[in-house]
Amino acid sequence: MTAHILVVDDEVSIRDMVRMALEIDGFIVSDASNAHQASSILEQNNIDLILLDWMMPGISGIDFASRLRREGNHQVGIIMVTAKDDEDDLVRGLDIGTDDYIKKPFSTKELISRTNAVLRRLKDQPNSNEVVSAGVITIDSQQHRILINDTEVEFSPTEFRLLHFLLTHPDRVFARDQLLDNVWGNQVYVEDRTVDVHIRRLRKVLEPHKCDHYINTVRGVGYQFTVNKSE
Amino acid sequence: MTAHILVVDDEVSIRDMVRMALEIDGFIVSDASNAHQASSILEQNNIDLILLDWMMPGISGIDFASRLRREGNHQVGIIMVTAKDDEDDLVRGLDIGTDDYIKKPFSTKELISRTNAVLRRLKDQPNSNEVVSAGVITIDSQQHRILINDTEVEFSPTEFRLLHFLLTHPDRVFARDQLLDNVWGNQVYVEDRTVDVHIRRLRKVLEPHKCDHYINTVRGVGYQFTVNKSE
DNA sequence: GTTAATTGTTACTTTACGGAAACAAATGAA
DNA sequence: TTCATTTGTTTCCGTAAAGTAACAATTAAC
Repeated sequence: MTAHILVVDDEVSIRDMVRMALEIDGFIVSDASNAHQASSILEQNNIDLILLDWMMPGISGIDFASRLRREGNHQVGIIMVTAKDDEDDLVRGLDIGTDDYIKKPFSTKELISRTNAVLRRLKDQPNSNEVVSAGVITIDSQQHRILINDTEVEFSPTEFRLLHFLLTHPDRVFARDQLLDNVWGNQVYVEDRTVDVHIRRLRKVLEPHKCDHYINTVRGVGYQFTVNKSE
Repeated sequence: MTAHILVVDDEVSIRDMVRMALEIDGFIVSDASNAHQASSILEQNNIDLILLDWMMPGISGIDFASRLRREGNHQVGIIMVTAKDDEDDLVRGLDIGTDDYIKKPFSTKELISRTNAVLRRLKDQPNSNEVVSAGVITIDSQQHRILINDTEVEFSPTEFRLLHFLLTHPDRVFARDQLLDNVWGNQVYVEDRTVDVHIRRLRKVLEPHKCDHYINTVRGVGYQFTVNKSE
């Protein structure tokens, strides 16, 4: 859930300022002073969004962005950061497939707002209004509702995410740390045993509706969601 | 009802100029530099009217407009903005179902005038019957009146827009920043918590009429409007 | 120009969710 | 059996998130 943002700017003061603003808002931030560094960070990390300065010595931001898109990288978000008087080039920048631009000087509030807006747009594309179901359970994530036998059942946020993940990945066994990565987010440090507790809570909610048996314990490995248990 | 207008143009200077003119006149404005961005904004917002540049790199305005209409989107208004005074192309533009066109260069007065004209025309159409209701609440946006149990109730402008948006998108959970995009407009930088305050104010007004329970809090996600809460 | 209304922000309070400890139960190996 | 390991379960409590009210800054109204 917490997005990883790469800040690319040749000016160290800008990098630091942007980094600080983003980190205060809970983002994970990496930075690079040139396109070359940026490339290597991109390869080694799962970057969600690049804040890319347009004016840089060597490979310019605009060239870097267009190269990324040409190479087929369309999943990463790109926000161009530009000085006032680059308007003409701005147009070029947006044409090559960047997601937004910010004009210097900008407020941290604008920075955060645009960053969130782009991230949201990127994230919402595929799986937003999905309705999934397995057995007697139906999950409407858009309405944030779970129906069991056509009756609405309440779940806490984590229970909701956990059940949603398991249900959308049926018959597969997940180790506790895999579940932590996928349901809690891979940057959160939590004890393995916490998964047990939440599995317990999930079962407790499912119990009155006679479908807690969908959740199987695979001893020594982890947990599994199956509709037809073949024990 | 405050109309939400999407400005699509590859030139940032045009976008900014048009945005400013529209915002001064009280419209909520979103913008996009290309057809792709425009699509994603359309999906996630309740856009009333698109100001669409004719000549754009990639998918041209005319292609975009005809695609929208082909896909069955007839409720959104489309005004084509063009530098060419090529009559043939204009005719084509109008044939595919756009509502009006403006030739560059244009005055802000002409822009506002045509925008309002198209919005008025759309409003008068039976398909956009601007009276919506849910439960005991009825909103007549043309008269800017809200009736609860056939009694008129006063709301502040923001409360009005917020309630209208929620009521016209029932059962769906919106994150705070989604509400900011849709009710405040995506270029306004306000704090997330501000949404809480306005939700509170909305509930306060609804309370004496026993329908504040229509507004649900979905912890960790956002807010939701439902007529029949099943708790 | 004065007043009132509206709106965004901040600060404080309240709530309830989630993490971990602690213990019980179950499972498997010797 | 006994022991060791894994999992189930309960309870406590810190804290993140939502509720709330008061304040300041705009804006509209008179």
